[in-house]
Amino acid sequence: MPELPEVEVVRLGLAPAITGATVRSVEVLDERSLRRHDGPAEDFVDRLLGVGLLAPERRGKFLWVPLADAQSALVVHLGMSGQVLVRTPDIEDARTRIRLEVDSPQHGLVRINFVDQRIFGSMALDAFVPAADGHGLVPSQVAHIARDPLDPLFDDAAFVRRLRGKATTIKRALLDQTLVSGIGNIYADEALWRARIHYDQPTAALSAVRVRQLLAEVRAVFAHALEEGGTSFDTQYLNVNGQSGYFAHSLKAYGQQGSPCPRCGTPIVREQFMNRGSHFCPRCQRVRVPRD
DNA sequence: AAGGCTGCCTGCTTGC
DNA sequence: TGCAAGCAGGCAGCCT
Repeated sequence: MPELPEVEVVRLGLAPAITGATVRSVEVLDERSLRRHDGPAEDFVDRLLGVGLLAPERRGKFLWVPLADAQSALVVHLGMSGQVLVRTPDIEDARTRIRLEVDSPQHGLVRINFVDQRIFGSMALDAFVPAADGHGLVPSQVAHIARDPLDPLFDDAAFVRRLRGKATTIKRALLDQTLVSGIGNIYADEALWRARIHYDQPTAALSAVRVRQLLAEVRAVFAHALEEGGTSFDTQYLNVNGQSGYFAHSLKAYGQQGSPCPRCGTPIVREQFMNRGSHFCPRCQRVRVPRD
């Protein structure tokens, strides 16, 4: 499932192909992929045709390509199974929902196939609005999304303060994209395993030091996953060249139920939580409630 | 404020 | 064997 590292791999692959390019054709093959576009497919097509594209940006799991007027952007969310494939104009991909062809200064005519098996992802044209913290502009659909831990303007101290002030539990908080963005089910479980924190640990009972350790583990697992090209299960996630990432081989907790914890050998347990699986080591990761 | 729940989706796996 | 249910889960929106 695409989370921050996977979306960043896509952004990095997309940048050289489309930065400075001009849109030559747009085909909407499945209008359901425009669920988040405010207007009909014709509007999406008309507003993109002939337009110049700037360098792609990302916040959390949201990716966007600013249009040359700098007033609006093509916003891409991969959802559960979205792929952005950069192809030569003769290449077809199964389950392509939207296809763009752009004239690239570096690569000539390039075909962009937006493929999405389950159609939880989307493309949309969206106007820029000021970011919530006053620094820069983001598409309006992204305005409520917090900065991610790889963002230079991510405010560690504010995050620690907000997290500890909430009446909630830690995994719920990690998945809350308005608190910190980019973390999904896989990297939440991995970061919690690395930090030895149970998913249902109340945030108010975590010390500031522990929260900072957890944040460091989130960054570490993101960095490691980025180096490996992201996490791929079968072909659910691919980079812009259609290749799998290798981080699935490095997972310590997610999907490892029944296998020994790499730290202590206790079998990893999987429990239902928030309508998803939570994977953890019952020995290394225990709920700790402070005595009062 | 917090959190439970639904709808949006397809394809693979499991169970009868 | 064949079909149906279960499962995977990010996000918006609704409700309590």
